[in-house]
Amino acid sequence: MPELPEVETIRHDLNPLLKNKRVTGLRVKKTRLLKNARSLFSKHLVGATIIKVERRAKILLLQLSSGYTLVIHLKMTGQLVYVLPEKIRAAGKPGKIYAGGHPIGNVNGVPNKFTYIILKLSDGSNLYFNDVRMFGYWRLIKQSELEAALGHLGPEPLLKNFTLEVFEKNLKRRQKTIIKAALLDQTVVAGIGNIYADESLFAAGISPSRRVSTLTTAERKELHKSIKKVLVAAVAARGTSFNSYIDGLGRSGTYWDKRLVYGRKGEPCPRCRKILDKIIVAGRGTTYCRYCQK
DNA sequence: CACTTGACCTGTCCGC
DNA sequence: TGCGGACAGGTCAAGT
Repeated sequence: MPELPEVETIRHDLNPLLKNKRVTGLRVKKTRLLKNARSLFSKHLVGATIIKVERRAKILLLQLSSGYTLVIHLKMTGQLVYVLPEKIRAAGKPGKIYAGGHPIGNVNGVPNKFTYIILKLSDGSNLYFNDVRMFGYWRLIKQSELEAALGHLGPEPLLKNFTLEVFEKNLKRRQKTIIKAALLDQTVVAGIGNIYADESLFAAGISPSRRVSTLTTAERKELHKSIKKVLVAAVAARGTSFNSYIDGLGRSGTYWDKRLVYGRKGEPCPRCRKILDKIIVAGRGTTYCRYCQK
């Protein structure tokens, strides 16, 4: 479930490691993860140099010298792990690593049985794409077509253009829907997923099942502030490791220990000490405090 | 048109 | 110990 903070951590780590390196080889074990013809990857990815690694919403963008951009979505369980040449030979058997008491997958010793794509780089290093559930994808898009391809996405919540005015304008389009669904809608604000939707709503003291139309001006303002606050803290903690998220070097994030409500059903609310509930909102598991989220 | 549900997948956990 | 079923939740297509 990599969301904005997790993908941003991967981007931050991978950019200096991949920058200016040439792709010398590509191994694909599950062709279905490629959203273009295999031949297009042979033509425009292999042999190209990676200019830089960027991020938009939850999507990684590897800008290539071939005039294409490699678009990678990790979806639920995708992992991108970079391994130095000297470590490739030394890689041991797969082993489980844990975060917050939860197993987060086999990562020591890539490639493992879930490694479906391997990118070989000019310095002998490898980039492994693992994805247990195979929801993730790689896609090549011409740079001239990239803007249009990503055009539907809403504002980046950590950039200056995510103003209160923009947030309110985008919420206006979704007056009838439930606020949690609006936060998960990537056209309203880009990069929020289930964890940070719950955390932001808790921080703002707003019930996840409220209709957007019922939010007061003060509540919209508080939510706008809370989204930024939660995401900034999560990026600083290098993301949340739950389920299968790991960063570009196979490490866990530490936001798991800092989260206030997500995954804490049955625990006391950090604010009022009453027990946190878990319900289904907009089809997603949602943890919240029914007493202090109004 | 706006919103909700189902499908895509597989590993893990829980109850019987 | 085994097994069926619920659950995880990003996104898009299909359904209401």
